[in-house]
Amino acid sequence: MTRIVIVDDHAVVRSGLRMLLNAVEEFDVVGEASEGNEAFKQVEEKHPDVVLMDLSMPHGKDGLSATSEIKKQFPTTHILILTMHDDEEYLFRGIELGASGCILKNAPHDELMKAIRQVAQGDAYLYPSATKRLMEDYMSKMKKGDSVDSYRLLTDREREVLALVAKGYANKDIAEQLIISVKTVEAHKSHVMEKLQLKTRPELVEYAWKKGLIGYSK
Amino acid sequence: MTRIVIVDDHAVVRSGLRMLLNAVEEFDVVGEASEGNEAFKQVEEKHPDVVLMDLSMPHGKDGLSATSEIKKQFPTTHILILTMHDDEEYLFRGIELGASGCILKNAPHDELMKAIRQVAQGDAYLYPSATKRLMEDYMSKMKKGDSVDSYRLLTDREREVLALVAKGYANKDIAEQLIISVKTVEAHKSHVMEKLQLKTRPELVEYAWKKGLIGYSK
DNA sequence: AAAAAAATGAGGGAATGCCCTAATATGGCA
DNA sequence: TGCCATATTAGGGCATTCCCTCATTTTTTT
Repeated sequence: MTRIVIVDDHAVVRSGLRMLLNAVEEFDVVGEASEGNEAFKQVEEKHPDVVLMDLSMPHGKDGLSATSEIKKQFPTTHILILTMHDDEEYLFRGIELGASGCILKNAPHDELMKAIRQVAQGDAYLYPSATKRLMEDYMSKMKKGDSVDSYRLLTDREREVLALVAKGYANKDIAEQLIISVKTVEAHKSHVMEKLQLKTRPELVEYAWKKGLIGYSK
Repeated sequence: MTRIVIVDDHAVVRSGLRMLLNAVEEFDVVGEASEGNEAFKQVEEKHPDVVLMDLSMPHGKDGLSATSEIKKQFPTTHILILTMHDDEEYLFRGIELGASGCILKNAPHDELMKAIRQVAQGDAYLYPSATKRLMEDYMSKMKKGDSVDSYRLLTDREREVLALVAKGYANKDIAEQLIISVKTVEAHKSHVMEKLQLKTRPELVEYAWKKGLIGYSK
């Protein structure tokens, strides 16, 4: 019997998953949470085998932090990330923080079951397109002789600047917020563009959004 | 027996709703669709009483267009919009296009059931906070002596410009895309700012995102 | 310790954005 | 029909911002 806790901010998604999984004998949904703090409490109480974790939760603690804290406190709990889009950036950060895998929310049911079984056994799971990308990326890095662990292409500072750029702030405003000079902001920005091989502002914005760097909660 | 078609791009949400609703005798989920075109086909074939429609569907036809077309062809079909956030802009457009109501995806189950029953009977349904906002807005409009039908604050052109601004395009690029002069773009932009009482670019970006004017699919 | 990468910043020319003004269409309403 | 409000279009001029090249200090990696 695989004991499962579901973490997602949408009640519909939670009950959908609950019913879906409880219909299978081997699965037992023992708890739900709508945000990170609640998620931690649930894990503390229920000691599940697997946590299905959505990353984008506007209210309360976000999924990445929750993942990190749960793994720190309960290293044997396997966390499967639920994601809407197939974005590497988010994915790799999640895996760094200790998640066992990642599956798309719109994956077929049997694929979801398979993923849960896999992570419950302590294996990793990645949805097919991510696996493919991972391999391509790995190979291209190897060819170039780069070190493989440089997935987190951007530095924290660069990510910070990029997020603000994508939100529409002028370089001047970004400089003020980060308490650095405009020139430095410009430098970070151009480094980002160089690294990502992007040439225009809209491309930056799109990248930032797709990778989940933003997140207007409301 | 209320016959229902579910339209949402996430398989998990679809099966969640299906199981949830089929557990109640009076409801019968007769079809599902992951995007607008498929939704129309389902309505054509199944002639449901109610369509649960998600608006944000990255692939295929979007929810607003689908709502409009379904209501045009099958005026007796009641459409209940499923939304993630409580954003007026989207909501009011949906209602203009013929939707009978709108409910948040994370609403409690019994609230969802209630909403479906209500729209199935031909009544309107709005989630409480929207109703509240609607009334406040209505009253403030009345006080100012404005005509009440001025919800669609922005014109199509303005919305178009705003979306591109939020995506990070320079006015020059927007001008090229829309085949108008830079000056015109600037005018639209400043009109938008005036209407929305926004003063900075980041505020514009945030507004555009929250109201769902954007939507990077991927 | 040496080398690479990250973070910070400057100067100057080109590009962009913003404010004020305004012509032409469009649509409802008296 | 004629008028008023709004939408869409656009020019001129000035301030700001952005981008490119180059340079220094700090941190990380080897």
